[in-house]
Amino acid sequence: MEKLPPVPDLRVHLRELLAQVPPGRVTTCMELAQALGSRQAARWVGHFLLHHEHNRQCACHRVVRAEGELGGYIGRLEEKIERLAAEGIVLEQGRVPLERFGYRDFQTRHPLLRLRRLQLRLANRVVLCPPANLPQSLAGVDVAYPSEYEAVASYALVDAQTAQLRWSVTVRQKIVFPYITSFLGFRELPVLVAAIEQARRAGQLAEVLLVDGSGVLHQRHAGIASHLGVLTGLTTVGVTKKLLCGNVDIAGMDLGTARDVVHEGQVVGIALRTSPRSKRPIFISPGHKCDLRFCQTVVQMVLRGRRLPEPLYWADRLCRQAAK
DNA sequence: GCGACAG
DNA sequence: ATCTTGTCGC
Repeated sequence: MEKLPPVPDLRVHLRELLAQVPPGRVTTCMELAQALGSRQAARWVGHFLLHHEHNRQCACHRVVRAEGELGGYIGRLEEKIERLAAEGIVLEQGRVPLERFGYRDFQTRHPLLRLRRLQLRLANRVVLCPPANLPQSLAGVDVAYPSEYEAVASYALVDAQTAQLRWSVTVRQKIVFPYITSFLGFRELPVLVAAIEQARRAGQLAEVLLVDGSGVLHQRHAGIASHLGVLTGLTTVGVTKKLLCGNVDIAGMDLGTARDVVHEGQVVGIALRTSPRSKRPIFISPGHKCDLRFCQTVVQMVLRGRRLPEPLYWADRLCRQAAK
């Protein structure tokens, strides 16, 4: 098992960026996200600014909306206006003129850019050849959140023939890395690896692991299922309920049928209609040491009328229960 | 109207 | 993912 790379504490990085905005200047969530290294982080930046530990020294009143509208504030909005005015910022029709007051010269090491590069290197190590045989055991892994600071991961082992639940384990951990689209692995991998280690110690490691998240169906072909596969050396399959990226026509799909998901000219996954009750398909992609055809076959081996394959249904149920 | 889109 | 109530259908 390979070691997990250390992940940056984005809260610390964001506080440092915020401290760089001088009095009398403003920035936006998107600018801050870009300084962190990814526009995808803008939503988390906004969330952080509305929920962080705020004090009088904090410069979060200097963050406004993209077009200069005032936006929200962790305290009274009146106070935000007062503090900006005290720094000499004059509003024009309720907006801060960004061409005059916008600040962009951040000193930053772009932590998310580094993680993106890490994903690119990881994608080069993904193996997309199918195993020689179909598995006799399959496990599913999923994560739930009892609070903002804790994660619970469940591993559910299932018999490949009967699709019956055979064994499970659930672990709880503190969590630091936020949810940012396309960086899911850096958030959930530590808990997932802990659950898988428990399974290995108990001699209950499955031949194939289904992961609640994408595999190579990812902006950089490095979704959490691929990341987990390369890290552990296990055969992994990515399964999601929503499409992360790429295109596929899901109109009028019949039960049991599949359609290709195409991303930048490549078939990176399939949409599969799995349940008679739901018209919405699930999206399957290879994580590691398998191909698309194998993925579809193993998922179909353990479908029992629900939208999710049994290992993921159980993993989802167990960690959600434990998170209550 | 347009872009984004996993958990 | 989580927060939440009832509601529609098999």
